[in-house]
Amino acid sequence: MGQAPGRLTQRDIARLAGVSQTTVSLVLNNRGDAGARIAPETRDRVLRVIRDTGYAADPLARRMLKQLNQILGVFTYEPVFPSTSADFYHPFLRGIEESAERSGCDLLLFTSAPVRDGQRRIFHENNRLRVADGCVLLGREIPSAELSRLVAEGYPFVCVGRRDDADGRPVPYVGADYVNATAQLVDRARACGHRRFAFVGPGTGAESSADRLAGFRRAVGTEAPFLSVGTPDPAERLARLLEAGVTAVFVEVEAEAVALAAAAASQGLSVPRDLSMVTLGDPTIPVDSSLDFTGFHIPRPQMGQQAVELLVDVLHGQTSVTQRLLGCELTHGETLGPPAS
Amino acid sequence: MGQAPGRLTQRDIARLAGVSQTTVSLVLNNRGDAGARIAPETRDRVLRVIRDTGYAADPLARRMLKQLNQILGVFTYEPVFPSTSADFYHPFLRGIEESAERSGCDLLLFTSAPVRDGQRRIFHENNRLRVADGCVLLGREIPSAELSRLVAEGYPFVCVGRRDDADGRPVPYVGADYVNATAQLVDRARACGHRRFAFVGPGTGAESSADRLAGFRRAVGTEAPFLSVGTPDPAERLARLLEAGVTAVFVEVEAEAVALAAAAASQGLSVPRDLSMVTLGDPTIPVDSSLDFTGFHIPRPQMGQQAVELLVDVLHGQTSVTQRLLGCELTHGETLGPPAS
DNA sequence: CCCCTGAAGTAATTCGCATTAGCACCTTGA
DNA sequence: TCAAGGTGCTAATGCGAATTACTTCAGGGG
Repeated sequence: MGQAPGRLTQRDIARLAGVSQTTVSLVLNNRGDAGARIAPETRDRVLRVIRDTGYAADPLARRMLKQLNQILGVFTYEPVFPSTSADFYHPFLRGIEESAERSGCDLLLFTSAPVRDGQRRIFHENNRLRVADGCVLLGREIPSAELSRLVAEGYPFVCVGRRDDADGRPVPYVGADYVNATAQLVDRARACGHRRFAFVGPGTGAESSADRLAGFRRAVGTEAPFLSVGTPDPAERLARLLEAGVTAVFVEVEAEAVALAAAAASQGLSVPRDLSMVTLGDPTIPVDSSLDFTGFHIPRPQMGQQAVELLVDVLHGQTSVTQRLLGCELTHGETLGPPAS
Repeated sequence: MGQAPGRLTQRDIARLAGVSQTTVSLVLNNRGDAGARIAPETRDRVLRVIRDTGYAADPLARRMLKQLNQILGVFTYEPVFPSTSADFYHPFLRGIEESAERSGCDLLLFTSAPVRDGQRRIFHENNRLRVADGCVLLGREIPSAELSRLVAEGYPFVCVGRRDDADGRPVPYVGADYVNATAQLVDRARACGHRRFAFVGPGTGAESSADRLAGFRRAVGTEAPFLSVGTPDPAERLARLLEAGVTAVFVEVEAEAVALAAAAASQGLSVPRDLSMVTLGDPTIPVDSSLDFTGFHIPRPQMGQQAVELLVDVLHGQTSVTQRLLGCELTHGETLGPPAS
């Protein structure tokens, strides 16, 4: 199936034109210069038959010889189209699609990877990774065991988002520079007059979380309060912050920033007058808040785009640099201002 | 030179397992029954190597021999991820992805199709349709020339959305029954007491437009006013409707319904008291309106889902019925009420 | 002892195309 | 007259996997 019964081949054309298959191929590829030449007369006869029959070369057969299939895999740890994951994946995918289009590649979504515990796994019984020439990996957190195996197998891939080394070997990625972005925001807060800062968020686990905390630590020193999400109650969290004399709080997840701001408001405190707040990246979960948070912008489409570019380069053996960090643009919101005192 | 780094072949597997390439192929395809059998011991050894190396057959080579690859193509006439086309494509794709996951297929997005005049083309120099086992086609309007060619070539495909025959041969599709949905809405309006109806929209071009008008005509008879989009000014359109004594207007595109309602409001007319309005399908362009329109709901995810199911059936030769129409659920909005008089 | 059968596996071929090597037929020039 | 060189074309090969048509070996029956 798939194959039309009467599909034409170069042999058919050759027979019709009274030449060999080789000649047809040569005519088609205009290889007059390279060694073999074709008499104009013959060439015209062949072209004529080709035109009359509407023959077109089978792209598969062509590709077979070139050894690259122009298929790039895209692996996501969840289905991409449901609206629950849409806000997270789509900006990346937009860049990926655009870049694939530019380099003439098709994208293979690994929907065949079975979902287990709400997550897909790259490596499973009968994994089909190698169907693609290489693969772009997408996900907030990627199990390091899977990365190790990919690296060990020498499979060409690029992660979207910075990744720690796997077994001491570098993992190819295109990431965003959360360390610097966060540090810059701290500097800006300091320039505003703030002296006591706090970080709210996991700060560990995914590289993206660790990097934010690292940037924060680098800029403020190590003694600043660090509150993990362990304290789920925004009111209590707020109380602890104020108790510690914090005037500027850096929140990893926008949803938590919103909750904290709400808690502040309910106590008659105003942002940023009584407490400055900074979020560390665009929301991945849609959040409606009237507040325009100060923070930074993650260049998601660019990350996707460059991930594909990097992968293509790797596939062509055209690069040795396999890690790229993109800068984040700071956003001037309304939640950072001079401290009250 | 172009060799994908580390791409394994059956020869590699064979060498590692100490067998011939034939044996590897036989093991992979479970052809123990057909003539050649493999000792369990050998089979395990081969499977072991395959699992250890993560080998997967080259889809192109397999397709050359007319085999299936568990790869379903998805062709869209525009990129799918930009937010401009998101609202239109995503609901379909959600169903497609889900269904593909269930049947263990991967999805190949044909991003390699070059965009020309803001639209992709299926058939172009080097089209790679045949990389996939079959293909789901997505788009409001699909050039009939492309459909004809697909049918003529015997390529397995399924359209999302009803399509007219191509050169007298049926085009496989999973569509929505706009004819009935529209007709039912007319009936409901009649039950409310309305007697003079109008249809606003192109009513021609894409099958989806034609079907809506057809349903409208069937239910009201042929003499009802039909206003094409030729008159772009909502106020003028409104005037003509009222002049014709129309009390219930059926609008194909929600955005135009909104404009019309706004025009009515600005003249002090209220919907539905002075004019009832019905929209014919969920908005494809995001529209913000406080009105909850009466109309119907297009089962987009189900369409995508069933399109994949149908395609899989076709690929396995398990069906002869290649056209399905799904019903649309009517929505009880607030824009249809009894006429004023 | 030889033929037959079944089991287990392999060599050879195929798909459609690009490429390489080489063949047969001219001209030349000496 | 013959090697040298050019011209115009074709046979053969390979890409990776599936399939067909063998081969090889062991055991059993006559």
